[in-house]
Amino acid sequence: MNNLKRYIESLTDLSEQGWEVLSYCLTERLFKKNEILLKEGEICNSIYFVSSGVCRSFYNQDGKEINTAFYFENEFTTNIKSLRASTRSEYIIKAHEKTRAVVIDKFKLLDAYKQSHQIETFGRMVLELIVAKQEEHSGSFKLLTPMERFNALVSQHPDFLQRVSLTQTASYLGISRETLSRFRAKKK
Amino acid sequence: MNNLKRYIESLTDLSEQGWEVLSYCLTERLFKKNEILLKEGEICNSIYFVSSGVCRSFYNQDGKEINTAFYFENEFTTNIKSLRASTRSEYIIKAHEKTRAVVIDKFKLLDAYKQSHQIETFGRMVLELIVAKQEEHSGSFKLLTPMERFNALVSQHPDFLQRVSLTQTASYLGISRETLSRFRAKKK
DNA sequence: TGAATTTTGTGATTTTTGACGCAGGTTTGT
DNA sequence: ACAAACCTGCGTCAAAAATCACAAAATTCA
Repeated sequence: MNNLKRYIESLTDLSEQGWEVLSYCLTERLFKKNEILLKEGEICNSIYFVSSGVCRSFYNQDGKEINTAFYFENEFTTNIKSLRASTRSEYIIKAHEKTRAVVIDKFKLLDAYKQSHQIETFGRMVLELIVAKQEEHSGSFKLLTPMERFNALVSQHPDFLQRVSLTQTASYLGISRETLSRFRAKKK
Repeated sequence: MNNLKRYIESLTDLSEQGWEVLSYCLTERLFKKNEILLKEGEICNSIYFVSSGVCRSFYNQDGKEINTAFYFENEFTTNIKSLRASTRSEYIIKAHEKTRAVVIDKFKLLDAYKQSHQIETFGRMVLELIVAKQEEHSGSFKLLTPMERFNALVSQHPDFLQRVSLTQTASYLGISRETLSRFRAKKK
């Protein structure tokens, strides 16, 4: 919980009252490795803040899992599309390691928005962070070759490969496991 | 202007007062074909609502233009990263046809947020629309083959190819001009 | 309108990446 | 501790796409 509080404070002003109002929307939860935060087909009613651990979001394409993102400590994850329109989620969010997360309840949060301008600002900020992350990843597909994409990932996230297997990383980068293996071999 | 008002009303509640407050943030502008909305290196201080026409956003990679998105009627465009952090924009937004746009001033909007909860909700909504659009395009790179990507585009946006040249479309889809030309030939 | 520029179509060639199979190593769970 | 599942590396092969080259068509603009 304190993790989240500190994190918010580093980004935007939040008074004690603001925090108190926000607190009503929050629950802390522990997820075991491979436990599911959001099922496929489920309506997403929460935003998750990863306090510790890693989560993974992925599509299930007839048995094949295609990773769309990894969320490490101090990152927010949710399915915006499902969250805002109350539609069924097309993808899954799962704990990739044992994960501690703060669950932000959507309905309580919408109420809190009405009570506090600061919280509404916080809500916008979370969205902005999600957009920025996505924009970056999305851009990398057009601007960079697969190999450059891989290099960019390791230079920005040196611990990524320590925590995420080659196979999973390949799926995230949109290339085959073998191709990634070759890049890494060549690199040295 | 009325275009925007109707569009907002179709998505969220907006009282007459709310609209009045929002109006102070708005300016209508006409852009000639190829006129620039946001320069590279410039700090983005506006959100644009395209009333008519099309805009294109792209990176300039040593002379080569790489398209990241096209914005048609009733779509919002901006550079979120630059907008929120006041950093220099890494990409360019340009009118791809003669375009009529409503310019939403960032600073006035931030003020308006404080005055009206409805406007803050509107701000969140704009962000959500931008995320959803990006998420979709981004996902298409991992989930679909280039050819499927092309087919998805024409089925979702039948008029895309009428308004955007093959070369520009290819850059948007992240494939070479020649490959796209072949896909199209094969298709029908 | 007519020249210049940009866009498009197609063929030949090369490069890149994916698919498959298999063997050895590591991790997981009971 | 042991079996099962999973991950990794390496080879060959095939498929997909990029690149190059050039001609034809369309668009722009003075």
